[in-house]
Amino acid sequence: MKPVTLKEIAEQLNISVTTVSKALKDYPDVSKKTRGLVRELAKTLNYKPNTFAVNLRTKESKTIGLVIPVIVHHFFSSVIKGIISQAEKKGYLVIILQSNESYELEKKQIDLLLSQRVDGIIISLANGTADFSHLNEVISQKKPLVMFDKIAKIVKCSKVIIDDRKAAYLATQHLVDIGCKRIAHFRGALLPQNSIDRFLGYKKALLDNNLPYDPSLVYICECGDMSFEEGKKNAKQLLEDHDDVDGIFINTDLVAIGAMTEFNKLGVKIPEDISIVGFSNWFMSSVISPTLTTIDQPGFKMGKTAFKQLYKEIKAIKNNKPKTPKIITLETALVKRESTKK
Amino acid sequence: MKPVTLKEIAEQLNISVTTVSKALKDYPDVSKKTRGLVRELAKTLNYKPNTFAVNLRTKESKTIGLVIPVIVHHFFSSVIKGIISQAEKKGYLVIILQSNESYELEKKQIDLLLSQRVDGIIISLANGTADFSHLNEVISQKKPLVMFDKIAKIVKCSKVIIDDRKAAYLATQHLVDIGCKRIAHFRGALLPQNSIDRFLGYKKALLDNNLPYDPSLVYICECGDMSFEEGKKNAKQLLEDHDDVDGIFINTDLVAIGAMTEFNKLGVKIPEDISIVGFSNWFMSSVISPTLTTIDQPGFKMGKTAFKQLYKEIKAIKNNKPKTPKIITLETALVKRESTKK
DNA sequence: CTGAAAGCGCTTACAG
DNA sequence: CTGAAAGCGCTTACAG
Repeated sequence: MKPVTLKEIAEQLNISVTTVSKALKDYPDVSKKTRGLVRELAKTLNYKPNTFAVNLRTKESKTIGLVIPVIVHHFFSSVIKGIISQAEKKGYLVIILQSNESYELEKKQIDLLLSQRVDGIIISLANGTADFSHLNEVISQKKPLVMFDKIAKIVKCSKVIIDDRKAAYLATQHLVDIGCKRIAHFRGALLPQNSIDRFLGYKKALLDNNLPYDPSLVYICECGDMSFEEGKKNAKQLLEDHDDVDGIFINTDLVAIGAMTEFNKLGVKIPEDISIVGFSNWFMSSVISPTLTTIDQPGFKMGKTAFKQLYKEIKAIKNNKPKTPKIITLETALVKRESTKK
Repeated sequence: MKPVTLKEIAEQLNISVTTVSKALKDYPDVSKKTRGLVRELAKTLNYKPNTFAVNLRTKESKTIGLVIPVIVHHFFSSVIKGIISQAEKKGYLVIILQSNESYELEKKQIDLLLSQRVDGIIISLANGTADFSHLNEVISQKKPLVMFDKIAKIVKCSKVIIDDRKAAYLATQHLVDIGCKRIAHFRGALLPQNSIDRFLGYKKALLDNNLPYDPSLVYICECGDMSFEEGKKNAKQLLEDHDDVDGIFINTDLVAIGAMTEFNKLGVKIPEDISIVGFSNWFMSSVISPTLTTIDQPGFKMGKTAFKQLYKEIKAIKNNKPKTPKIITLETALVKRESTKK
């Protein structure tokens, strides 16, 4: 059973393809009667325009691409949901690709999306990404590009972020406020801007409170698929290296939960011995025990906002209006829970 | 900067579009020299075939659609990852849509995918879906359709599932084995096959062990976005209704975790007072305390398997070979943890 | 109000 | 080995 085409409708009604097309698209220059007939027949035949042909003509695909480091991840899946829900409202479809924190893969995915001729791309960078030519390629093709969460300052495109530095400062300040004197930090990978910013916020909070900054208290996690294990490993290492740490600010909730699990196993009491603050407010953090103090990062809203911005730029380009990159910063909040209750 | 076309390459080399097309596609009837020239120029111009045009000609989109009830969900996001990873290997892109457990939305999403002319569709049904005309529409268009997890027995298409009945039986038997005498069940919504099967497995295990089946011990959860809250609510209700329950088999981990949270709050000890078995083995279940005994459901593998089956059918249709619906049942396992330690 | 015609960028059967 | 031509199914500027 072949799909119905405009031609078939035209033949059955003995009118031209042109008129059928116009009737279905509510052009004003079609008689009411004709329009009625066309629409009725289209309905009974269950006509659906061939998107390939439409796209070829209009040079629009009504499809956008999304590249993210990992999918099985509370924050990122929330973002996906936000993007899809907003895209749906505007009649856009979303193709999702995973970079797996690899620069090579990310580059390949961008390439794929470009050759697929999506109308725009939303991306959160892989940890390994230090070269941005693939992104500049997108921009030079005049395709809207929006980054979120893991961004590159240097790339000239719109960004949806949080103030990582401020949030990390807040988290660390909270540890100081409850009396911690030796505060460690489990940071993210070296390249991503957000893990740099969180580290800087941590450091500044220490200095502002006249606490010495000690590099040996900073541990690194790649925060990929192995987050939980990295948290455990770092926690163990920390105990071997230091016996006076009383607080830790951790880059991601999942790593924090790994650390808590290890501390639990080793008999370190939270928050009595060590207080912990995570980052992202994964759902899990509210149900483990002790519940985890963390920074709430609005994933769903971030997704929605990213799509809205992308949509604006798609429209702007279509109307030949200039588009200037916009940096949108969403609010975060410290969620106090048991892991820092003193 | 407009994208490069075959025509431009042809003009620059003073040959025909036909030859360029053939050269790029490794047709044997092009001279080595010409092929070399074409490939080189295509590379320097960064030529990328216009997929719209290619699709229009070949009637293939190399794109598949995926409809799932919810995205922010450990099991489903694992499935997504499985599908995407496998699709990538075969050069397919995945468009993801969410049904939000609503039949109306699901129908609309299927419609969208059909008019997008995807090469095939993978779906896990919404709880509300009792009418299957939208799915039969897919089948009657000779589009491959693969269901997973939440399936409808009545629809004639391939399915990737687990043996829910057996798994539920195993879970309940485990509760019996550790000495539970009054075992409640928090089941899923009424329509989905998997929640029916899990219920039947629970019931059969009771009867096989000479324990009476008491309908007042069965509570319902819709298992949508509110799973956690439903778990809490049901747990509370259960305590009000009964004072002799010593075990619960719960349809989904997230609901189980809600129940555990409520029991915790109300001073009911797990597993001393009530033992609990969940379903799905969400990551979370291994880190909460007590850790949750559950049924491991292989999401990633399910996704991979579903795509593989879909791909086979896409190929079969392309080659005009008959395709017979296949039911693939994946293995599950009981993961014993603290919530049933006696 | 209606329609003939051009064209989007490709693929492929066919002729030479 | 090369290329002219038809055609995939639409949209739209233009003529009447």
